[in-house]
Amino acid sequence: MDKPDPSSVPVSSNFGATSRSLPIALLRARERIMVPIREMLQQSGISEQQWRILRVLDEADGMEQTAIAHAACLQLPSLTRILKSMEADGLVARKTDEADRRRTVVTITAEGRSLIARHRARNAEIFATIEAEFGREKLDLLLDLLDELQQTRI
Amino acid sequence: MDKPDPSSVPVSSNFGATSRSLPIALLRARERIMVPIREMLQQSGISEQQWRILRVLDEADGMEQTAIAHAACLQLPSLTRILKSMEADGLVARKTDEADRRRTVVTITAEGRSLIARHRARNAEIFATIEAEFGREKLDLLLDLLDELQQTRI
DNA sequence: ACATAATGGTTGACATAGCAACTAATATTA
DNA sequence: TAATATTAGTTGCTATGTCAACCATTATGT
Repeated sequence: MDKPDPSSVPVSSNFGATSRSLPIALLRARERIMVPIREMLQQSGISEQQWRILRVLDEADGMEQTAIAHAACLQLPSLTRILKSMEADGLVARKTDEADRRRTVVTITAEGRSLIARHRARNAEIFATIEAEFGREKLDLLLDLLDELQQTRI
Repeated sequence: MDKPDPSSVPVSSNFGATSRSLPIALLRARERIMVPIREMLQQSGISEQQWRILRVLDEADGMEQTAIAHAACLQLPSLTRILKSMEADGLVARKTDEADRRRTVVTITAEGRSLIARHRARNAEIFATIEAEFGREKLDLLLDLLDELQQTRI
């Protein structure tokens, strides 16, 4: 449980070379992490995308959509539609910037913040578990490597 | 760009806490990697999901759909529909297992293998670039960590 | 000023994601 | 052996991903 001993790896999950494929490895790791998070979010009936948007806005409210899309890793067309339903659900509010009427400023509502607050404890618990099982140093190392990879010029 | 109350906003620069969020970090890193791959695949008009399926089948032909879904990190309902169009395009073939008529055995066609072959050089080039820019040791370390994370009991 | 380009965002079309309900075939159990 | 459960896959529904075309607004070049 401490070392990635190859002999301890179940033979049934032998994926050959694809297991060393970076895109697939990133995908598999993410799917693994998202299981408990999706379970958590299902109680509020919001998607993981909506959760990302709320967290981004909670950190820096009053953002333009392009900035949100970048921060939450969403395509602008997707964001347009997601925000539309989130606005209808009263989680966010949108208003056009009067100085530059192309821009739209999105703010999180009290209800949006309340939703985040309701899940904060469980969210922290999930990641505390990951940290405990996986190890804090390795987690930090992984985050560093991911951040670096994302900034790599390809 | 000025905020009315800077103290209410954690950071003016983007992504404070979300930059250390594992799901988002995994997503961002993956999106970064996929840019040149999507560009490559667009020349054949196939999706990254179809590419994953072809690569999995190329490694171990004659798989059942559940196994493919697991290996290619796809939902079974998605796989059903994707395979349907791939079969129509002549990239794969499906036949029901006569021993257990619930099962379907999927094989890659010559055309499917040819498509992989056409992209193998460029694919290798992309990952050689990543390896060169990011570093071989770090890449190996990252893959090890991702593999380990994916096997972590959460 | 005028035409043109660039920017921010929206919409359309189609493929995939994700959940639930469903069918058909096989296994299990009373 | 009949009833039930399990497994493999399919289908329906809705949301999101992705690309392209588009609109409105602002910036830029001549």
